[in-house]
Amino acid sequence: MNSAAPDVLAQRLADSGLRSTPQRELVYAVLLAKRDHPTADQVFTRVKEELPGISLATVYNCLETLVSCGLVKQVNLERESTRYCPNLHPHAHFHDEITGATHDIDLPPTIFSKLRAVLPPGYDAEGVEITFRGSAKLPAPSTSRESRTATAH
Amino acid sequence: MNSAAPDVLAQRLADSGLRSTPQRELVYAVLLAKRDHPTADQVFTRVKEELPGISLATVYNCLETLVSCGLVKQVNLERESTRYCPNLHPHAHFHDEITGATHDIDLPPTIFSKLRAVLPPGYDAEGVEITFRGSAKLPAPSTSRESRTATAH
DNA sequence: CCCTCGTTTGGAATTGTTCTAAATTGGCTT
DNA sequence: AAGCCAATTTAGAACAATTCCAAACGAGGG
Repeated sequence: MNSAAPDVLAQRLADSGLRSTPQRELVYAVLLAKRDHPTADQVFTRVKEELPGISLATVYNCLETLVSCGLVKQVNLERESTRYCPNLHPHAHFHDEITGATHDIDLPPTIFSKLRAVLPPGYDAEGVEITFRGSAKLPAPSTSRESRTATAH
Repeated sequence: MNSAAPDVLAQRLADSGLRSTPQRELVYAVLLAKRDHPTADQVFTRVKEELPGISLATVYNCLETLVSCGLVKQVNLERESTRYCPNLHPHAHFHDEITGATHDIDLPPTIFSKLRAVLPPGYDAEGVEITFRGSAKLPAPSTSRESRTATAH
């Protein structure tokens, strides 16, 4: 489905003078495959299925590498494990406090300029994070055709 | 300066069936005195000056109590220590990535309804958090005493 | 081939926080 | 004032997430 992803990764790594390794590719593939904002430990579990010998330290290393390449973003809600998100489009997060799930919310581009406008003079924002908390009663989480996210590209 | 605060605290505690204690009062006073979003450890340091025998566990307990009373909010930026904020007005946070300081940003009330409007149907948000990241070149940190952290030791 | 350097690895170390069990405190009842 | 009960505090152990470290590995370049 996403045969281009590895190349994107290899390219980005090369740009940063880094090597493409099976571990890095797999970690990235796992993030792209299931965009549920997994923790490092969850990534570890998923990656082990394909590469049983991988170590948790390596997963942390790879995630850090992906973040520094700009391919993945860290998400911190509450004070719990950091979560990882390969969605590079501007978006907000909706944290469902009942299920614990985190959903991406697409945002109209105008919202960012509106938000920047509320900053007093002297404040120069490079980025904005928006996190909703509440509960989502979604019509039907159709596990089949991956309703959310991914689509927008 | 803020002689009403202890009463507010005592009232809130009573409402929750909790007692007012010197430790709780002091922790709350410390948060009100210097609103720089301190970590539990920083609160501990400040509180010890007046109550040297207090333990870190108690500071954590008191902070948790204040949060559950609704007098203080937890703030989590990055994955580092939780920070504590006694500002109950709706506001955003500006995280200065150069100094590490976090400033409160007042928000027009309309922004929240605008934000809720971007949520797809089925999503019911009880709260929204907005965090800016960037750098602030402030004319003069009007907080009078204390330019920032460090100085005291 | 062999050397070098980036990468991976397992385990130890750190950090921030919570848990636990015992000691203390403050009200109430008498 | 004495005693009692429950809330609170305390020190230290336990925990969870993450980082650090030093050794082993592996891929290219000379």
